[in-house]
Amino acid sequence: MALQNVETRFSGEALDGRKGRTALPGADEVADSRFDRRLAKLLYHAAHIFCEKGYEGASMRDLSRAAGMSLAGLYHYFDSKEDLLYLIQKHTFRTIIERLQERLKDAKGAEQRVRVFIENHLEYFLANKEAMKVLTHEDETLKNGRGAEIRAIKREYYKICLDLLEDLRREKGLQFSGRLAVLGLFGMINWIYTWHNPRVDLDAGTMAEEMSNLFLRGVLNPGKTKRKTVKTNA
Amino acid sequence: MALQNVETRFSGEALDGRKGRTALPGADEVADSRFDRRLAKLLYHAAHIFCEKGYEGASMRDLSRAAGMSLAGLYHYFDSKEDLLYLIQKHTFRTIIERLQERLKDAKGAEQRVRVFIENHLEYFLANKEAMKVLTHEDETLKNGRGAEIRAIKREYYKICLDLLEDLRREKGLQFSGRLAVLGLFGMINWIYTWHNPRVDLDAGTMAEEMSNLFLRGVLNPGKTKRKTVKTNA
DNA sequence: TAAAGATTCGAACGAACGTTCGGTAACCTC
DNA sequence: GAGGTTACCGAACGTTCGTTCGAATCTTTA
Repeated sequence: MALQNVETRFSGEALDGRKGRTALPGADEVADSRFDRRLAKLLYHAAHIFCEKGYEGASMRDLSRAAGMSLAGLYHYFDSKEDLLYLIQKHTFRTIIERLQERLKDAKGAEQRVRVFIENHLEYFLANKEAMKVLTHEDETLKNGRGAEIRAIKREYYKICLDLLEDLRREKGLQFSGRLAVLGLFGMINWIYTWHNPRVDLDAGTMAEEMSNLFLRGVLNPGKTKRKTVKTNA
Repeated sequence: MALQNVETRFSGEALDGRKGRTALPGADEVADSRFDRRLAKLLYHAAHIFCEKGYEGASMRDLSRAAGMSLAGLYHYFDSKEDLLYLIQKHTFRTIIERLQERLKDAKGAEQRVRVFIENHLEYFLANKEAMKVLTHEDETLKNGRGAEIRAIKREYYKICLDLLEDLRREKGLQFSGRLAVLGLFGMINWIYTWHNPRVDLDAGTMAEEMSNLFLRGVLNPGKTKRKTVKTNA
């Protein structure tokens, strides 16, 4: 059941330095060892289970069942349940940032670059719904070191978006709060996992275009709709 | 520790028919019985704990500790942990809808009515962050009957917003997808619990105004920014 | 003030949890 | 094909979980 593309999802840098393995295999060595491939499949199944039941609600026995491996056998591939969540989040975040930077290389103009950001996010989001839900829904679950590391990557991603929007503001001579714009945009595009239905809703590309239009018009146009708000007693 | 305003938060219809109690107390009877007030405090503490640790991650022993009541004593007030979540979600949703309908009574014009919707949502959201996070973060946790009931209220709230936006579309002669607009808006205003910091961010009223401007400009303005999206290989 | 009901508690239940341990089987290298 | 490493498993550990039960205490009513 769609396991053949797993290796392309969970592979590479997320698996470095695991369980005392050599972090940098020699050039002649196969990049994805047997160990890496098996771990990737486990991460894939774990993402699905965490997505469905939540991190706390999911049990290692659920994963053992889904992966067709004994409970004890799982611990050959990672240290703990918490480590499992960490690996999923780190790999997912790193991959989406990596792809974004690749795409931004040949995007000209501040507006177009914001569009690329939204399109990249939505495309990856809808193609990897489970992992992305785990990334966003469980973003306060990890504590201490692992949590700090994920939060640092999150800030990095936030910063990229903020810079793009401030470039846009500068280029067009606009006035808006960068923080509010970024977080409003993140809300729009991260909330999707709560409602998106592939049988009803548009595909990623079209949805990215629609959301980009909605957001960019809101940011680009002058505030002529501004009005005094209704005050009520507390 | 701020317990004196709890009664106004968790009271009224959420407590009807609990544990065989009379659903409709006589007019001469005090509306909030001793039982109701104690339950309201428990719901208040439970909301805080569910907010902090998540529904699955929180234990009844946590609640017992926070409420200063024995573990067994809790079960005098509700049937189960699941029931607890149900009561919190139902009361929170019902209250926000109730307040909205009150405010919409004297709001004229489609645009103003949308602004009232956003302002009501954000004001209640930021004043009751914990309960609102429990409402949005745990929206797939309840199953079967209780889950279906909450989902029905959610659809009701969604429908109110959709109608407001379609009124706006009609009044201004615009073209946009109502579904995408509603869900984009919900994303913006529900995502707030993940980042809002009262020491850094604006107050509810100002934030509602800013978000209303961002959203309404996006919806109201013609799609002159539309552009072909960049296609990439799969 | 005695009976009746509402409220609270300590103690325990069985089930499920994440993790570990010792051992067995498969695999790779020489 | 022997020896060492990798992969995997059954069984169990200690802990925590939600919930229950019978008794004790408080509150209200007659």
